[in-house]
Amino acid sequence: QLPVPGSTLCLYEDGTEVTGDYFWSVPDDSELVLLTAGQTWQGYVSDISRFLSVFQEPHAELIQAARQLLSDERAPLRQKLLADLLGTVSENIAAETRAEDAPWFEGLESRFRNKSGYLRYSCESRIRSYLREVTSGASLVVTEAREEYLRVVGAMCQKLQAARYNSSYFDRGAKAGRRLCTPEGWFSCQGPFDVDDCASRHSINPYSNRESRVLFSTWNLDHVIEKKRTVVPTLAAAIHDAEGREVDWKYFYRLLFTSENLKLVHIACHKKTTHKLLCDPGRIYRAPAVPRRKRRARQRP
DNA sequence: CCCATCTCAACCGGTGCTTG
DNA sequence: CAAGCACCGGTTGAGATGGG
Repeated sequence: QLPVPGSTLCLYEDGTEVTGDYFWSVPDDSELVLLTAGQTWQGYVSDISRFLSVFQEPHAELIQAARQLLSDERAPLRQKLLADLLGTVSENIAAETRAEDAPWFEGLESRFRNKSGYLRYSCESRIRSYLREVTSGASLVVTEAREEYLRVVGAMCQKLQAARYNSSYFDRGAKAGRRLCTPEGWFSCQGPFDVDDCASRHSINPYSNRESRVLFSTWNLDHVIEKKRTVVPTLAAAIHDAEGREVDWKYFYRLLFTSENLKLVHIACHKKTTHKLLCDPGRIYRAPAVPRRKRRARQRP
């Protein structure tokens, strides 16, 4: 029923035109698309892109329709799909200030004026609470060593203040090496402490909408070598047993407060079991200064 | 007044020990 | 074997304090 001149046949999969010769070598059960003059087909990917574009450039009518459907919906699965769609279209990732995205700030104190500022604050509080726990570790050492313990904690505290409590980890505006997210604010789960990556590919953008912001607070900064079970007791013991050696507090600092030993994980990837990892015994004390000559002699025996 | 800092209370849930 | 409990892995939020 179609006009033969100008009509073409192509593969559904990738849009390759099927010419007379090629037709005979097309695999069995291939799906074909018949096009008339002026029509084009770029393959099934264009189909999916059209479908997905709904999420990226939603039309007002679509959102309205989804809201209407959701308000009457009783089936949990469809409720979730519709709610997820509405959540996605409510995202305003690019917006940064209260003026640009007021709903994002709902429930936050008025002093928070932009998203990065709030995220920095939330990271800072987490790190600060680690420091508090380290400080209270002073109770682990005997009274004679307590002063030295607090001196070491004091040194860490100064370094931490200089580093603004590593608040840049959550700040999408920070320099590349200092943040854990993309410049748009996407965080990816780094997977359980004993696994290299996240099998579920969890990701989140707390900058996108209020819901994501709230949900992000359930993500954890998980100490690979555990803070309370391992690092703090090891630090306390190191100070107690120093015998003149100098505790390498910067090593402990890295374990306690930096991404060298912290993994950002989705709550499902947060294993609360004992990690059974120990601090590196070779790094607890600073290597004693070795005279240059001796060092050279050791390199070339 | 705002900001940084600290303290306390509350919540979720896992581990491992004791006890009945 | 289950229940209870202390402790640990984390988080947030309210409120007090002190300084520029």
